[in-house]
This record gives sequence, C-alpha cells and structure tokens, in this order.
Amino acid sequence: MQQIPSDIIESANEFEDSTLSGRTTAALREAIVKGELAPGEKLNEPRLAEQFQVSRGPLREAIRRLVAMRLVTHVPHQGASVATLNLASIMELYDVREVLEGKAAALAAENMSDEDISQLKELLNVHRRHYQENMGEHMQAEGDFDFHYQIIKGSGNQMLTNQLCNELYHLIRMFRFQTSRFKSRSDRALIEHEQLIYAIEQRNPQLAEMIMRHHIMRAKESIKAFMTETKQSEQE
Amino acid sequence: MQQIPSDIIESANEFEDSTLSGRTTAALREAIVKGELAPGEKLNEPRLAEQFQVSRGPLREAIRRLVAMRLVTHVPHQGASVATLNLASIMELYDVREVLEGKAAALAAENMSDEDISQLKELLNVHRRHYQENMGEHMQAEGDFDFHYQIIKGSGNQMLTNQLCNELYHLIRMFRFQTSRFKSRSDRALIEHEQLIYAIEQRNPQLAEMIMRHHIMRAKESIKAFMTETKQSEQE
DNA sequence: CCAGCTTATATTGTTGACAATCTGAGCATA
DNA sequence: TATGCTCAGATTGTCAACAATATAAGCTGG
Repeated sequence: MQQIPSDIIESANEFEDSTLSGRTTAALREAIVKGELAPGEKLNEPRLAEQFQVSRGPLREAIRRLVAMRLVTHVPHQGASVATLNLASIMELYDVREVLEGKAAALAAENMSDEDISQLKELLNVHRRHYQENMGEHMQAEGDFDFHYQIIKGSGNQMLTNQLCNELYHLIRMFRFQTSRFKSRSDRALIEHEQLIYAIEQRNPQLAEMIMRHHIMRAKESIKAFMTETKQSEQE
Repeated sequence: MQQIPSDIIESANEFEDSTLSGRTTAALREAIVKGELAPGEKLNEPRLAEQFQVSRGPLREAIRRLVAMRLVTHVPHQGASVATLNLASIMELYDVREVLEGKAAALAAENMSDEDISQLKELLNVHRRHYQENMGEHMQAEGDFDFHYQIIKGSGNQMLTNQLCNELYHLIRMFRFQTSRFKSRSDRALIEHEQLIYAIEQRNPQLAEMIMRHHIMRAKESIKAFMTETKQSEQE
C-alpha cells in the first residue's frame, strides 16, 4: 500500500521540542487525538505526570495549551477533561471550518505561485492513482489533510493557517479517530478537489471559495447523516 | 454623555475569578490591550510577578493563555513579548474576522429569536440617538462591539462565539487602543447596521452574510487607507 | 432506609528554590 | 578597529513541597 506523506502537520509545530513542556504538549495532544485518552476522561495531573515522566509544572502547561485548542475542557478547582465531541459541536466546528477554509481557498487562488499549483496537481495525481489502485479504500484521512493543508498554506495568511492547522485540524483529527468506522466515499472528494484546483488555476477567488465551502458542507452533511444513523442503530 | 453598556465582553469570561491564575490572565490581558505594556515589549516574568503580586507560576499560566489568544508571542528559552500588530497582520486579522462574522450573521438570521432581534433594534436606536446628540463623535469603539457581539451571540454557535469574542476581539481592541487617533465615520456604519438588521429580520442568511462581510471589508479598507497615509506623513 | 452533616482522602492551585539557557560586557587577538 | 571568545548576570524552564479546594466515604439522626 502506497504511503502518502502526511507528517506535514507534525512538522508544522516546529517549536515543540527544545523544551520539555513543548514535547509534553505534543505527546498529550497525540494521546488525546488518537483516543488513548477517551473523550470525557479526567486528566489526572499526578498520574499523567508519572506517565509522561515529567513534573506537574510542564504537564499543566501542556494542558492549558490544549484547553486553548479546545481539545480539553477545564473547570477551576475541578480539573481538566478530554473534550467530548457530540454531533452538535462537530456541526459547529464544520461551520467554522467551512468559512475559514473557504477564505483560504479564495486567498490561495490569488496568492499561490504557479509552482505551488503544480505541486498541488501532482499531489492530486498521487491521490487519484492511489484511489484507483486501492479501489476507493480510504486514502481519505491523512491524505485529504495534505491536500487541504497545501491550499491553506497557499493562502499566505499566517493567522488563518495557524487557526486551521494548529487548532481546528487537531479537533477534526480527534473526531475522525473517534469515528474511524466512518469512511466517506472519496470519488466525490476527488472530483471536488479537481474542481478546486481548476478554480485556483483560473485565479478565480470567488469560485474557489464557493467550491471549497460546498466541499466542506457536503462533508458536514455526510457526517450528520452517518452519525444520526449509527446513533439510531445503536439505540435499538 | 450617554453611557453605552459594554461590559458584556468582560462578563463573558466568567471563569476569570475564582482562581489567581485566571485573574492574572484578565489583568495582564487588559494591560496589554490598553497599551500599558507596549507592543513588542518583553514580558519579564519576575518583574510582572512582582507587579501583579503573584508568584511566577500563575503568571506563566496567564502568559501561555495570552499566547494562545495571539496577544503575546513566545520563543523558547527567550521569553514572551507583547504581540506587534503591523499593517499586514491586521489585514490578516480582518480577513479572518470577515468570514467568521459573516457566518455569524448568517446563522443569526436563522437562529435569533424575535425578541433578540427586538433588542438588537433597540440597541441600534440607542446608537443612532447617541450619534445624533454627539454629532457623530466616536460612539464607535465599545458601542460597535456591543452590536457585533449581540449578533455573534445570536448565531447560537458556541465555537464561533468563543473564537470571535474570547480571542480575535481582544486583538482588535488592542489595535484600536494603539491607533486611538483613528475614528471611522460612524454614519456609514449605522446605515450598514440597519441593513444588517433588515436582513436578519427577513431571515435571509445569505444577505446577512454578504452585508456583514461587506461591512467588515469596508472597515478593513478604511484602516488600510488610514495607516498607509499616517505612515507616510510620519516618514516625512 | 434515606438525608444531611462530618471527616478523611485525593486533587488542584500556588509558592519558592534549583537547573538550564540565553544575553551582553569585557578582554584577547588579528 | 573589528571580530570572536569567556565569563558573569539575568531570565526562563523545571521541580518538589505546601495550601486551598473538591470528592467521597462514613456516621448520625430522623
């Protein structure tokens, strides 16, 4: 099975190493995103400090940063817990994502270099090939992130990039790990990615924004349908 | 002079009291926003701890939270500094604000209760009266925030509300304090607010979104013109 | 048997001391 | 004089102990 490079998101947080607190943040974040710490689970400071082999100080710093990312909730004198993503909050998340990435696509259409666009097309080719070879099996997940990430970066807006890549995307990753059963059909995604590249190539910001927003809204609806459905079947 | 209630933003952060670290966060935030700590200024931990009468622990926590809000930048082993808002980053900020508040307006048109809308109209009346009485003198600043804040809250999207009110708005407040000479003409703002209410009243999300985005884009252009202009005159 | 108080335990919040790292002044050398 | 090195001083990062608060078990009285 072909491997798609997707350590971009990781390497984006370059700061996370020279300092113990930074490494702890990354470790705790991954533990949460990957579900090793269950949603709603209490974050016991002494226990986690022991587990990560650090003192409570750096651990607390890590927790606070994750609170800022909304991966963790915190109540004074009561402690922190892994955030729980119910359907409602995922819908909220996708509304925010829709407009932020929409704008990113618009800006990308204005600001991406021709070379960046070529690379993006190449990336799409890799995905397309991968899709054909694996009969539509989930290139999704990490591969999809790469594509979106390239466009976001191409917007040239640092603030937008940070908000999306260093905050919201970890929430989405967490959600995807939680509901890993959910595999969206990627043929439609491929087509929409093609449309998007076309709009960017044409340097048409409005079109790029509309396509991106539509793309994400469709994902949102797809998630909604999936979750209400599985919820029902689990209730019976 | 008529007082417009604008402690809404403060009371939104209800958590900021029972704990020392929370109060310190609020205090430091206000000090930064109001320019008592100059942009780019180094945040010396021992000095600030002395100043706020707290230990370095809670102070560090406060700093980290402000880093998350982008009010402060941080380099490992080198310390934290008050963020500097150059023109470019303000433009970035307004691009983000444009789409987030645009979506907020759209959602408000869908979700606000009739009563909420009445209150919004009443608020606009207060502003209008205030404007007439004071010959267009700066009702802006805090008054403008109230109006936008009501709409954001009216969106019913908690994540959106947090991002805007607990993060971006403090950045904007900081910028406004920095360039307090800058007073946008509020007659146009009033008209645009009226249009916005109309769209919300009509329950027309697309229209509300467009008006809000236009409203903020105009503010962005106005800031850009003002800052490039003053920059020039300061250079001579 | 249950409601409400009391108390013991566990957990979070805070502090001051210690270690690691950076900054800048002073000196040596080309 | 300019460049690079050395070493003190200052600052950030980390730690372990202490204080304040919440949680939960046990007890008492109804």
